[in-house]
Amino acid sequence: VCNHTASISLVHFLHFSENLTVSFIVFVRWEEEKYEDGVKWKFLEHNGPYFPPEYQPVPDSVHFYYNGKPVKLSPSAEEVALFFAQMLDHEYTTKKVFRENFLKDWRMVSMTPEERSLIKHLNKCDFGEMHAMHKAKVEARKNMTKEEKQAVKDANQKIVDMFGYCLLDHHKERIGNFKIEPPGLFRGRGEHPKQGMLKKRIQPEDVIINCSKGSRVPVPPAGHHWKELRHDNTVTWLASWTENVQGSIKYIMLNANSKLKGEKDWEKYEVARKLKTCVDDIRYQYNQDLKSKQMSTRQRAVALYFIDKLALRAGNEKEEGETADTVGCCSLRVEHITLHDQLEGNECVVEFDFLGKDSIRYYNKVPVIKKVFKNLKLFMENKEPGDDLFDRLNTQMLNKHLTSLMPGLTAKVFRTYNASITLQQQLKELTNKGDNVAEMILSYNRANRAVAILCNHQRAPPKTFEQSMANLQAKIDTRKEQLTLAKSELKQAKKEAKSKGNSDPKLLVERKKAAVKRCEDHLLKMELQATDKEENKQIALGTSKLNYLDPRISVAWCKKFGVPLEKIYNKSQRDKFAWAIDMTDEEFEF
DNA sequence: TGTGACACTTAGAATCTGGATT
DNA sequence: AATCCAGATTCTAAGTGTCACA
Repeated sequence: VCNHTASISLVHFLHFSENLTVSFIVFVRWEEEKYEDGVKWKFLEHNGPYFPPEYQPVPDSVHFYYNGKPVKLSPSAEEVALFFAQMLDHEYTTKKVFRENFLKDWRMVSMTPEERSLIKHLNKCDFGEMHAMHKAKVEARKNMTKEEKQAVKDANQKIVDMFGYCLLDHHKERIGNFKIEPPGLFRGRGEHPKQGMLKKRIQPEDVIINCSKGSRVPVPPAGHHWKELRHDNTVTWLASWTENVQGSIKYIMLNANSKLKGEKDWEKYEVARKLKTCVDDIRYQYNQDLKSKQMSTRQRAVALYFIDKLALRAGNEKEEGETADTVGCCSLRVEHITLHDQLEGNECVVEFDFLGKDSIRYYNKVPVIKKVFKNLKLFMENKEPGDDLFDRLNTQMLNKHLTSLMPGLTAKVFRTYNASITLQQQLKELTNKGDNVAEMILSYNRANRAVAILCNHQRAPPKTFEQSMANLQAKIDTRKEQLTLAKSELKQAKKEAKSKGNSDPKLLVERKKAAVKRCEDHLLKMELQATDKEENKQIALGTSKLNYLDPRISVAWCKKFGVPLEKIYNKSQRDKFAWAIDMTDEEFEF
């Protein structure tokens, strides 16, 4: 695939070099498309989303019991019952809200009137056999033969080939989520008021298709039709539907390694880099604003101070009772902070304790400057714990102000900026020139970890953590014994070499020396691994790596210190960051 | 000035996979 | 060949931020 100019150059080249033997490589670049404002593509063709298989009724041998008596459920009630039965091992099914929501939807949405009048209490329901059937199915799948597993894999691959790609401006692109979400029970995070509600099966009649006017229109499953066919090239989605639990819109979109997502990613980091050039002015500004006569300006300044210093999220307001009770900066309430004039040797300490995105707890004790502290005291005067801390501020006002300071600047840019600049600083601080690759990786992970801590990216400690830690320790111990052994063998060999003096034992000494060295290297590597693992127990590095750290920092660092890039980024991460890998040399500065 | 629809990024959990270990 | 486990991938919920409209 060549554009015109490239083709013409190639013809000239061949013409003038006909008497030469030449090898040449043609680099084919994506032809620069000129888009009007807001236009995301010129041509888009795809096969539509993949629909999950229809529900298969359970065999007659599997019973559901109500009040101890077997009850044959109608297909729709049975399908929903199975959703619950499959989750029986999960903590969700013990939660009051989950059970209530489930029972309500099960009865109202899926049961016949007769079933509804019979089945009224969840604790009289016995899903035991359905649960056992599900477990047996999982087990059977695990025990499939190699051939059967291969057959399943091939079938899945066929689905990916058919539905997993689209054609966007003459290039085949991978779609990120090409499957319609299957029905099931809604699993919110934290204390979600809607947990357990039925997520309905999506039909083609619910789905809007977006593609080019002149393209091959995706064919809906037999006997069905789409809700709507649309040709909107100002958006990037290929299909969408409205989900019934929260009423939000779900989209089918491209994979992160696509041009569309890559360019957006690049733009994001460029905005963050631009903030670097004016962050000092902005900090000076909000420091001044802390003394403003306007209450709303002072609140804005304090919020900005938190967002900048602590990398808090903006904190849009949310509809009460529709989602779990979580907050960000602008939506903080009085109950979420405690002020300490003195704490652990520091003055003016703010103690934060609140649930953020995904109901992850943010707990931090932070010394702040006096002006901020005094303002906070003022903001909290005569307020109840449940009142808004920043009652004169919302994210729209904050972002409007930020955009006036720098085009494209919003609250979230501070998170990106602070994350990336932290990585760069930490790498500079932690990397030692002479270190080997394993030590380099540990340094990188530590720098990455500093960012993850800043952004409060947590994870539940893996269930197998203690065990695998012990395993690793055991390995280290064995290796230590080996090392002792190898050392004593080396000593022995040296002794022999001295007493005999001929060349053979000398060779032996060299060999033993190498063995000791190997052992030491291996031991060091494992010990570093153990340190890394321990420090990582409750911290998730992935999120910051994928979303907050300018990949060019990592690429430059790898080049500078001779660390293979694949030690830092796996295959799909390298795909996602291909744009950065292409353009970055070791001198890059964020 | 507030509000809801919309489109997009960010997020941790669940599940899968393939290579190391037994 | 079987098993185990860590890392990779998938899944989809939960945020952010803009815009049109009243």
